[in-house]
Amino acid sequence: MQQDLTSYEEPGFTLAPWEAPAILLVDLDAFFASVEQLDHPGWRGKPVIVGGDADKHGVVSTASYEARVFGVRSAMPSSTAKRLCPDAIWTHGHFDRYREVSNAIMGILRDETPHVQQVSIDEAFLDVTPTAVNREHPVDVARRIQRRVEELGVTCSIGVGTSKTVAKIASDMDKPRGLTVVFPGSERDFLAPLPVRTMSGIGAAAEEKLRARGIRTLGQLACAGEDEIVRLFGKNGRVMHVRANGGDDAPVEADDAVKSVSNEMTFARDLETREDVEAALATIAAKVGRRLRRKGLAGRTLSLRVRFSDRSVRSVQRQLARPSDDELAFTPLLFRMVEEVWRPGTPVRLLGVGMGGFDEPAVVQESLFDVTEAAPAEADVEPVVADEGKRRGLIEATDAVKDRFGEAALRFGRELRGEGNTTGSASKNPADYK
DNA sequence: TCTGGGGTCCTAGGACCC
DNA sequence: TCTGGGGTCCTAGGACCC
Repeated sequence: MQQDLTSYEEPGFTLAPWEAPAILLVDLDAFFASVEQLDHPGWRGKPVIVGGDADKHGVVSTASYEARVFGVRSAMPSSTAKRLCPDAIWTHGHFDRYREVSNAIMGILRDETPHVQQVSIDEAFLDVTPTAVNREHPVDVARRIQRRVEELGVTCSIGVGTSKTVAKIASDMDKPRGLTVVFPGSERDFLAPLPVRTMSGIGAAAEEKLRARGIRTLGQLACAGEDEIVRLFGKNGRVMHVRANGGDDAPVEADDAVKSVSNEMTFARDLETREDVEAALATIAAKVGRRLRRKGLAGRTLSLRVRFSDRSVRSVQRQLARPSDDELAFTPLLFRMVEEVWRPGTPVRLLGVGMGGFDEPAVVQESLFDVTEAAPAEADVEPVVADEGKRRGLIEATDAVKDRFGEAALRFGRELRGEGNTTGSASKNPADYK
């Protein structure tokens, strides 16, 4: 069943027919770093690292293959990466640019088939199952996609299989510019020797649970009793067991709407005072509010995350009386929420603010700011400015300035100061929050 | 100087309603 | 006065992904 593809380019080569579902996973190679090398010709062939600062708890987002030679990996602390590869070229990244290149590539994929499920900025599943009208072999489609992507100046690796699980794992087996094909019928043999962790959905915790029961490979997982796996992992256990047996039949489906919008900030130095914490919360809330408005979303579920210096996490979530996209309205509530999980003096390493619950149509902006009708007593969103229309105008004017001159151009005073207080270190060193 | 930032989904318990 | 079960919403925490 397995076919050797090494003579693919030679005339007379014929692919074994593909009479089964065909799923492709297209994964852009070292994507962020590749875009940087595309945009900076002088960086090509050199170790390039996209990531945070080593002295600010930063981690590596993406390392070019030249940097990986030194052992640098994604998610590695930047301080470690710096030690492994001191001469690497560092950048914090240019995300608008990555989005632009990604959109161009996703356009190519959607030109190949409408059945595209974008998983992330640099990954997508395609369903290219041969049909009566289009008999083209999946491997030929994959080859053409690789050529077309390379015309844009970056490369991709592709896995071809009869399911998402197999395609995803295959795409990872040969990088960069790899093409790994798992022909129909060979799924179980392909999966059996692989460590359980290889499979999407099995992380550190599940790996450990399985290891404790002597299960280390997908073959062992496939042979284990389904009841035992379900007992261990609940609903998810059934899915895991089926997938390990090569039986994944999840369809490729275009992803739907965004469900939440959030921003987090890790601080170079832990925050301890109420002034600093509130100033940081206001800054983060402003980012969230601005992104909500840009997307035309207003949410009812406000959440707050606090990470302490020992990495423990507390979170608080509240339902708003009505959907909001306005940080001036929900920031005071965040100040109250943070008091529930934090006492001034306890060092705070990270703060995060999120908004979800977009079920209700986001377009009804007028009623959102109409507070002349008495708000219910338990309403969580309090007006900050008496005249709601004025406040809306202020927010829109501010967004417009930020659009023209960038995020840092303008901030409401208390984002940087903490309410009514000018002595916090936050006001002296706003760069800490960048 | 050991661990980011953006997400999704699941679980379990409690409140509340019928 | 004591009692059950289902459904739904909400909350906190955590696993997992890229």
